[in-house]
Amino acid sequence: MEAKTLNRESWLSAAFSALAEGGVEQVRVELLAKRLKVTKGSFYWHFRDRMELVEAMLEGWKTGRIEAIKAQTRLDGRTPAEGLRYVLSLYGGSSNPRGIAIELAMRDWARRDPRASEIVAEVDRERLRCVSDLFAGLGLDPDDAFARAYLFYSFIFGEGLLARSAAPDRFEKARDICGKVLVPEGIV
Amino acid sequence: MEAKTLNRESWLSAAFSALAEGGVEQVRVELLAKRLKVTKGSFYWHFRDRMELVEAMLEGWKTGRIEAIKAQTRLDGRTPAEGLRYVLSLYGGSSNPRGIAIELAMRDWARRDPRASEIVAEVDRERLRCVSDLFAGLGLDPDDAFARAYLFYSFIFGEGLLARSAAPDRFEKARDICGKVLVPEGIV
DNA sequence: GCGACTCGATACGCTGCCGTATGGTCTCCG
DNA sequence: CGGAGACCATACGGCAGCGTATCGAGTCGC
Repeated sequence: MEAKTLNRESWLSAAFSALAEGGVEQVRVELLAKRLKVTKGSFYWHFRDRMELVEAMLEGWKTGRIEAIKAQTRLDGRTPAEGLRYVLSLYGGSSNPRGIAIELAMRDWARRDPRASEIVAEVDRERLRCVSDLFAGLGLDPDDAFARAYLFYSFIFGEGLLARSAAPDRFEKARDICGKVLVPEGIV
Repeated sequence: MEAKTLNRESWLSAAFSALAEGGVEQVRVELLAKRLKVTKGSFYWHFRDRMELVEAMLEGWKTGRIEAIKAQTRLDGRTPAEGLRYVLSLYGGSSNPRGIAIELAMRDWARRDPRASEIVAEVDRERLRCVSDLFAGLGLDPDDAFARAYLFYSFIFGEGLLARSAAPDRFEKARDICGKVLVPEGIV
């Protein structure tokens, strides 16, 4: 399992872990090197400089996310409502904490870096388009569908920002109720 | 207007600006000093070290936020629905970008710092309690009211995370529709 | 007008990080 | 076996940030 020699992917993986745990500021080559138990001599073999790693992260994240969202919203026999609930479950609660952490770190990064902002915008366009289509499949007109998608994703990301320790015991039930509000049973 | 001598508040204000623009990582004493056009000799007169500044930021933010949310949800003649729409307007769109930036930076900070996490949790408890009460005033039972408050704040914070440049022209209308979904006209 | 106090400047050492230069150790291939 | 190339270690210079120490310039009470 442990390859004896590192490659770009090893560094990228470590970089995303660092990103998830501490934000962009924490993806530093010497820290990653320590994490990978090598020296930065290795890093500068695989990458020209830190900037190149960061660019690779952005590109990799973009393509990966767009690919993922397309797969997740492709309803193979599911109804649109089931599809929406499925997507919601992917991010909801404590499933996939690493994914959520990366998502949030990415967005915090985008708030101050135009390059990251552009990448996140591209991903968001795709996201909103895909779940807009699902809501449209529920019978909503385009504007309402888009608004629902907007609400949907705002909730998903915002949920990761609300302090879970504020009232841990009540959150599960709240999430269930939110699910019903977000993807309604009976639509006008 | 310009006091000739700085005090703790001057440094705190600069620190919050730096926090809003670049996250906790950017509140560094030498950068703040440059911003305030003094040297760090001044800083270490007013604060023991960087940690003390950071602690003061957390405490100040907590009390300020709790005070604000109480004032904002105190409906003086307003109906609960109007109160909710008012709170929503305070964070919605492009009003008060600095406040939103601080809010988001604070939460990103909380994701990796237990101290900040605790502060944010306290504020969130108060927030959820206050707007839960407003929703309860709409006729919802406690669980539904809490869930609505949870959705309400998740949306508010999450909105700041969604890339506005993803589809700038459609967002205003979407926000309006979201408002109607979040604080419904007719409640069961 | 003279200490005491407030506030800030200057200068220093230390650490962590980036990037470079150079050398060493494998492996593969002929 | 021997050379080439892939991969990593070591060592260095440079910069930015933290914290300390020391000194200077105002200000206030008496």
